[in-house]
Amino acid sequence: MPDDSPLLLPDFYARPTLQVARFLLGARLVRLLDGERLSGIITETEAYTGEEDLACHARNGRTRRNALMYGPPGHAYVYFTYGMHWMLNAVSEAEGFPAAVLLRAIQPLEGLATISLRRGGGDVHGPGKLAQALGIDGTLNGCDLCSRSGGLWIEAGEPLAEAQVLRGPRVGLNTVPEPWKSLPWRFRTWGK
DNA sequence: AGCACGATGCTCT
DNA sequence: GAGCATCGTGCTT
Repeated sequence: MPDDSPLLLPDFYARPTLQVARFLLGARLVRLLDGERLSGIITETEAYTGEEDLACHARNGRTRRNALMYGPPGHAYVYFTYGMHWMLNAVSEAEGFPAAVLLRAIQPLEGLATISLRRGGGDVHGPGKLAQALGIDGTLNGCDLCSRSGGLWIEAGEPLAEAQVLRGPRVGLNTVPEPWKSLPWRFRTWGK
C-alpha cells in the first residue's frame, strides 16, 4: 500500500481560493473507511470565496452551518443539501476569511470495488456522488485534511499542465445574480 | 443526448 | 415557509 505521498499542508490552502481550486486538480483525495484505503485523483473543483461572492454560503455572514469556512485552512467543510446529499469542501485562505473549494469529482484509484459498490455501479462525477462513494457525511465536518488521523486527507499528485485545465461557470447557481453566476470559477481536467 | 421533475430534510429569513 | 453548491428516472427528440 503506497503511503509515501506527501500530505498537502496548511500553506497550500492558505492562499487565494482560485489558486487552491486550480492546484487541487491532480491531487489525491484519500479516505480510510472501515480500514480500507479509498482514493482518487481530483478532477473537478469550484471556488467559493468571501462574503461578496453571492454564490458563497458566507454571502449573508457567519451562520452555524458555514462557521467552518471562517476557520483555519486545510480543514473539511461538509454540509447537507437537497435533503439527501453531502458536499465536501476544503477550507481555503487565512483563518477569519470565509472561503472553500468544493470537490466535485474524482477519478477512482484505490478501493475500486468498494467505490463501485457504494455507487451502485455509477460514476463519481458530481459532488453528491463523490461523498457517497467515499462514505463522507457530517461527522467529517471540521476534519483536518492535513493529517492522516481523521480518516480523510489530501496528498500531493502529479502537477497538471495548464493545457489540461478547463475553466467554466460554477454549476447549480440558478438564482444567483450576475456576475457571480457566470464567473469561470469551476476547474476541470480529463475531458468532459 | 437532453430536459423536466420529484425526492427529501436541513438551514436560515 | 422558501430555497437549496444534487441525483436518478422517465420521457421527448
